[in-house]
Amino acid sequence: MVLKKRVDYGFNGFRVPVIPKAPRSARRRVAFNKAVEDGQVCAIELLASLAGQLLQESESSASSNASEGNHQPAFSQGVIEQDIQDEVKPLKMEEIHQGNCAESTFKTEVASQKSSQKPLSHTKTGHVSVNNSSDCCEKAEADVKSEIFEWDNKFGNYSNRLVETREKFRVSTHGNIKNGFKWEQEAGSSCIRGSNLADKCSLEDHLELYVSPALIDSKSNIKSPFHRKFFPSASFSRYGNGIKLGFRDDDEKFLRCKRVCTKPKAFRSPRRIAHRRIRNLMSSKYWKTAPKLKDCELSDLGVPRYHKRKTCYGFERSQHNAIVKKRKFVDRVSGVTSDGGFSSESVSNSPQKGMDADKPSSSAKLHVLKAKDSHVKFSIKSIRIPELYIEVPETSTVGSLKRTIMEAVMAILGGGAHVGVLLQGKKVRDDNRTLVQTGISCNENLDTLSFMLEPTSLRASPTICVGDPSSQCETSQPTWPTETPVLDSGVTDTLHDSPLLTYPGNLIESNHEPTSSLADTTVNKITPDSRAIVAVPATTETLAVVPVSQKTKRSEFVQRRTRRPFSVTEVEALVHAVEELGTGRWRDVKLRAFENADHRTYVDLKDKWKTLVHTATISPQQRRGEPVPQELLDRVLAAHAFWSQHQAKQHGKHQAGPGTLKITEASAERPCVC
DNA sequence: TTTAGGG
DNA sequence: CCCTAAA
Repeated sequence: MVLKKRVDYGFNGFRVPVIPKAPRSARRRVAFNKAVEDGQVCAIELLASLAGQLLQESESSASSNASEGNHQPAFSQGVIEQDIQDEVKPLKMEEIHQGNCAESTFKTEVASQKSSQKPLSHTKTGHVSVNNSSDCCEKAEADVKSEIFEWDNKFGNYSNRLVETREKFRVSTHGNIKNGFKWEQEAGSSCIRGSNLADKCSLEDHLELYVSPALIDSKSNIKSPFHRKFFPSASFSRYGNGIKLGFRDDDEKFLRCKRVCTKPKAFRSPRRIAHRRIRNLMSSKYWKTAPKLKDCELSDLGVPRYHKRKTCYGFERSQHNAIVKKRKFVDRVSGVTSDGGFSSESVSNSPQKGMDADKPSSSAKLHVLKAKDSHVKFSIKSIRIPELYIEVPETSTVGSLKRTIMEAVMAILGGGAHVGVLLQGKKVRDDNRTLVQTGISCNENLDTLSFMLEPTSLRASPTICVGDPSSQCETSQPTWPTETPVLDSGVTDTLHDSPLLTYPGNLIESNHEPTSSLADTTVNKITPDSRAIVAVPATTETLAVVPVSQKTKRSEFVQRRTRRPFSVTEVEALVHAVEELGTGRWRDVKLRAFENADHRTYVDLKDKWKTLVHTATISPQQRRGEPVPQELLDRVLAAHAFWSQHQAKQHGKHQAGPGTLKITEASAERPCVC
């Protein structure tokens, strides 16, 4: 799926997943188990680190070989650097779980180039679908498709030759799949072998990495540098076809380090950030419990979507820390922009049937790092594809839906999209202004800075219609709803041309900011194949084509707040507060009854009261939404009548207000305070 | 910033 | 819910 990108390098595959054995001591074991459960002990992390190390070695080896006039596949340093820093290369997988089926797509593509004459170079992507792997199932078979990219000696380049293989795997569960299962390849030299929770107690007191033999240079001592640099307490030894990475029991500290995200010396890999990302894509938990996706869902694109730092492992924070840690010169990190951009999820003028993927929204989440050197560094965490319309038959498979979305996304990215810049909710239109002039370099503004994708063409065909495989509707270009022309007579300030449409499609432009070389490692490249793209949670709503008037043009991308209807409980609280405070003191009402409801402003309360009064006035048949108890509506009417004739604004009777009212006013209109 | 009202 | 004049 998936933003597949063929890489020019590869490796022979790490074997996943592997989990270190639980420590011996009970206390440590508890901590360990928890870490495992939380997905915080991730073999992938180790793998990635290892990969990073191997890469480094291959780099140096390649360069040294090159200097010897050897015609090596020349992993030019640049290539490797770039690719690795692209963060998504080394490992990735996705899974989808549906009923009794588990599907996994994995991709291993970590470069390693150790052997002299026959450089290894293939990327392996696989698709595993495990059927019938319900809890009670003992065994299941999995088909694996591999795409292998190989080095082509003829052309002196990676041929990108696609080799598809089908391999049989057997998945053995240990009674209950919750306890884990084991992958074993029936045939083939490149095994996938691993174990998970179920095995952790039976594992040796080490972590085993099965690495392709090609990764081990018979002459080169991989063990030593790797050992010292990354895994102080680890030891390497040959193990069958691979190498075995062992950890001593005292590595508990390593586990703990990872948990709190302190700086584990053992993991000060230069590829740290990339590895973090890898883990995001491929947590051990993810692997472990393929059929048991519960904490992490899949978003539309099949990318794991992590819930708010709950069980799903505070990856974001970790990564964040990693970034900050890596860059000592960074003296300030501004906050992450909230959901910038626009996502008018509440607007739904033309309901579409059974839509799954919508919530059209485009925004960028980013970190903006302000560095001493007057450079503004942007680390865009994700950028969403705005307003993607997809329509598929009910009978289409999830897989086809995913492919459809993928196609749409790729069409957008490939077909030319621009990056829009939003500052404080408003488009920054003038491309010629500097960041300073625009205020983007201003710390206060960074919080409100966001990016979004914008369509190149304003032409809009409403949906992507995808039929079943046989009858394909023409895959129309994904489109955005009609957007207000940017070119119309300029009510806008300092609008000379249509700078929004200045940049040609390449989204890399979004990182066009001047940066130091260091920043390059920070910035997520927003390339068409970037895995940073995050699908937006699906809702049942669809954004209709909303014409935007010229007058509102300037704020057309200001996100409307999500509609959050008042619950009966809230209404009750509101009524009660108004009964006591009156109708002219909404701030007080807010403070009294909605102090902790950040999403309810005093204006909201005022508005709600207004609608409540209206609701109470009309007949029950005309009312909509969640019905408000008549009793409450009666109180609304009573309070409204009382306070409107009582002039609530008169100060000086805050506390006495209700009481006074209770006794002195006409009892018929007295709001019921009980 | 809050209030008050129209949209 | 949004927008804004007015206080």
